Amino acid sequence: METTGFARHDHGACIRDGVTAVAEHCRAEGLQFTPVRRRVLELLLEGHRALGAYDILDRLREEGLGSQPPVAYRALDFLVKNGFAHKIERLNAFVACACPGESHMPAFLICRKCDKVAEAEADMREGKLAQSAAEAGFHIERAVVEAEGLCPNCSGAAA
Amino acid sequence: METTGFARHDHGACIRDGVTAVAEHCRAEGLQFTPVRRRVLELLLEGHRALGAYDILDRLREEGLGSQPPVAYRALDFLVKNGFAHKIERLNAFVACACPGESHMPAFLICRKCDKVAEAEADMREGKLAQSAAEAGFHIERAVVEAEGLCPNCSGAAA
DNA sequence: TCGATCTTGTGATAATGTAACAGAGGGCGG
DNA sequence: CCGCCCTCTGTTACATTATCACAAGATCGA
Repeated sequence: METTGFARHDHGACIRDGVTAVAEHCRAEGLQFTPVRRRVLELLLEGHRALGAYDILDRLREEGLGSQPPVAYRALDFLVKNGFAHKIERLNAFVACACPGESHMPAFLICRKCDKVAEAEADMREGKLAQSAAEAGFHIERAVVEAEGLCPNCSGAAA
Repeated sequence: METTGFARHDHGACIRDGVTAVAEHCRAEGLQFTPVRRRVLELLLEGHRALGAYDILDRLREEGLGSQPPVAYRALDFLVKNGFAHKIERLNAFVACACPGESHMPAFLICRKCDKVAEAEADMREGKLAQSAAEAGFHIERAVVEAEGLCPNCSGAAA
């Protein structure tokens, strides 16, 4: 389980490591880690927060890296398709993946106060839901699991 | 667990009962079950499928019940807020609730072939995810759980 | 009946996401 | 080196999903 993101940590390293890991993965798999894609990943890593495609586009625009929606969406598609980022359906927004490259069924803990997002592992192919799905004859392939609530910092600070 | 919707059943009764249950609930709670709201609920009950807001709006328009987006969205908001319907985030679409009025943490099984949706119960406040959330100090209030795969009918018929 | 409140009608617009096509650049066989 | 193919980028236009604001109608209790 990867519930860092709420805990205090060396965030500079967090970004550097994230980018490095993805860069290596791309090299290993023959994927092109272009400037736009790198920059989008950095933006996503910046806050352990979900960013909307248009937030990202604004940043890219400021930096002269592209100005039209497809630029942002293509970079995001690339990152999502290759498991370097995830889409949070509930927010129509995106976060960097906590363990890039590993294929997994991610679950997310979203703080409704500070908007931080932590990633956890929740393989829905086991557990109670999977069991009743199996009983009904339903075969689960993918799952969106997004829990909303209060993170430790916010739940301490105020109700 | 309520995984009907995939199983064969008396669907006429299914709609009637759904509407009746909601009507009674509204009477009991002093909520107005207006024609638009009733019709939207019927449309949602019609197919155990998720319908987009604009699909619904089209039907309402044909029937002279309203022609602008807010009409559909307001009816849907009413149904969702009172637990008579749910939004499927992954599809930007809506389904009727399988057990109207009961407060619960619904999970959904979405068939990627026939688009049918079944509702199941998956209280995320227990189970492995809840446990690691608790360890991280995160308090889960609500959860979106949407599993995608093949329903029994489609998985039998073809891959 | 009056007023408070909830509901609906409507036009406008915001936010999110895609399609389609032209051009830039790089690798690679000729 | 040239031309071809492929991927990535730039840009216009558009599609889909969702909300705001305000006026008018319906409902209900005092």
